[in-house]
Amino acid sequence: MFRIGEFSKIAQTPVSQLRYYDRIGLFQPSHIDKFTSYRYYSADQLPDLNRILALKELGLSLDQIKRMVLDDVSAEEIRGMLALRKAQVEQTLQEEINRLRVIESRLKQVEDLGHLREDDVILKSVPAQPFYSTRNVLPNLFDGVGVVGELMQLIPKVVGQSKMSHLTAVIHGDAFQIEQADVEMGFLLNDSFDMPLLLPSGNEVKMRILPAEPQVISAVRIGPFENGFESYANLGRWVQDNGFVINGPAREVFIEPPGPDSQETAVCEIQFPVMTAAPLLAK
Amino acid sequence: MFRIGEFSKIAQTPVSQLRYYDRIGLFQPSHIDKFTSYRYYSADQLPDLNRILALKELGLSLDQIKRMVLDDVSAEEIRGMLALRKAQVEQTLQEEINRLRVIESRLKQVEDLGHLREDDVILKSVPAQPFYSTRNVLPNLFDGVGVVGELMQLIPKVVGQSKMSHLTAVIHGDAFQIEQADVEMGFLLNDSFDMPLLLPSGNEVKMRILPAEPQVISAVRIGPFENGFESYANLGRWVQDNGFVINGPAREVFIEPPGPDSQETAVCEIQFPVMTAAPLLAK
DNA sequence: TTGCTCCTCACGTCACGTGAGGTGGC
DNA sequence: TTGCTCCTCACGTCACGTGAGGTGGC
Repeated sequence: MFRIGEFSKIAQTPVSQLRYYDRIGLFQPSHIDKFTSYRYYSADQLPDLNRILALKELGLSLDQIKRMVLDDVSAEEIRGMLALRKAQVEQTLQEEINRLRVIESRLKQVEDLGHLREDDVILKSVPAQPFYSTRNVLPNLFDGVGVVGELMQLIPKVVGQSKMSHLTAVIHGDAFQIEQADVEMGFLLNDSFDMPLLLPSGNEVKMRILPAEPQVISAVRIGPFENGFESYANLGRWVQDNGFVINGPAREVFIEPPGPDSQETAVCEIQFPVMTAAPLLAK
Repeated sequence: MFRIGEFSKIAQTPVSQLRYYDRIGLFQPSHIDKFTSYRYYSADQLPDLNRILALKELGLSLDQIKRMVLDDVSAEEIRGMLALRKAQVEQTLQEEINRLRVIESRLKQVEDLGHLREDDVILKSVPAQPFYSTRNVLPNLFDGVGVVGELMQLIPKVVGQSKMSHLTAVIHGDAFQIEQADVEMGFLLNDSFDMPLLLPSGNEVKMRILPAEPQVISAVRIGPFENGFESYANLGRWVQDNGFVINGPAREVFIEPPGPDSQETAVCEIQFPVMTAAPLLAK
């Protein structure tokens, strides 16, 4: 019989860990002195502990391990737990590989520029949402301003403020093209609103469901339209550096719409749907 | 200005997380109502939050992020943090790849056998330790018993109980060979003891330092010598399955030495130094 | 007035590590 | 007797999530 200190040396396991396993009932000393409460472990308990440590190495939780070593669970159930765990490990592996790529590109940035670029590109997902909009090919992007004015004036009256979410543009053509731009403008809605609306300019506003996107990259532009060029450049670079490809039309969501005579306070989120360029984990 | 709920939707960030970031001073609302304590966020705070989320994606701690966004740290320091983080990610990547291998081999076990084999092989490290021992080529392994008896009788008298650790054998020849085995037997010591000792059988006991091994695989055998065959088989299989190679002579450490006339209660840890067979992470 | 949103504690999570304050064993 | 080992709480960790109990705003 060994006292906890010696057993801890033999098993290469911290004393605090042995005490903890005792407390949660995962692995208990073969004998406890009634008067001193000293824990005594026997040598033949070592395989039991090693079994626990081996399962822990796989990344199973102590609760799962407790089930596996104390209850007698079926082979089928063990298979299930391992299969689940395998899937988890595969996923974190993917994530870590990705993370490594991003860190490397950031490191390169710091080494080249002497600081981190202010790009703030993040990856997120967006849900499907009703979009009450009109689509046009604009000779010049700046021609959109008039339409936006009409939309901001009229739509609240027909739809009602409470149903409305953000002013949004979907850029169907090449996002970097300024002339003859194919742009869909309107409002995201919190709720369906099926009635079409004819604008004074002759454009028709209709509802459709803007599909969900599981992966979009997002950057924020503050101020007038021209400030967006840098954001676009950053997004493009991010896509390159991190092994993604663009996978659908860009969206511009106005968190803070431009004022009637000033664009300075406008805040706009630029989103590009993306997908991973290639399987990241070789088989 | 947005209340916390709406800002949380825009930023795709849980309310509880925003409150938490406020509390730890990482990201605070641009205005807090004096009377209601309502938090108000402005649209142009979004890039700040996104920057924080982007750094979090790299796996940096909130403390590190706080330093990077609030204090102005030098490029050199940022480079250091990223380089450190890169090393960490590379390491966990290695570990996960390993883990995946082990899980897969365990899954296969369950599918083939209908249960987990009782192998309990674990990977650990052992420190360097003085070894007071005698080395012989034994015509038959069982001839070792006599020498062990002498060692157990005489060494405590010369060295003193307090300095002694476990009875141990190092198997220099092929571990699976029973005849003409080249075996070194003796006691691990807690402290140096340089004086040689001559046994009645004519063998000389001397001290040397048994080197540290950063990676050994370990299995435990209970009972007599013959029970060890299964442990050896398990160790061999483990080495195969998990992409290691054996890297030095096996050690048998007696946690519980065999009794004078019974081997049933003996508990022995079998250790094989190993190294990874090939670089696991392709560049 | 009702329902919605917000607030502040306080506690739980997971697997221990780290004292503080006290006792047993040689 | 001294120093070593052990004991039991209790609290901290990290980044939040989850109520409980209460209030503000339309």
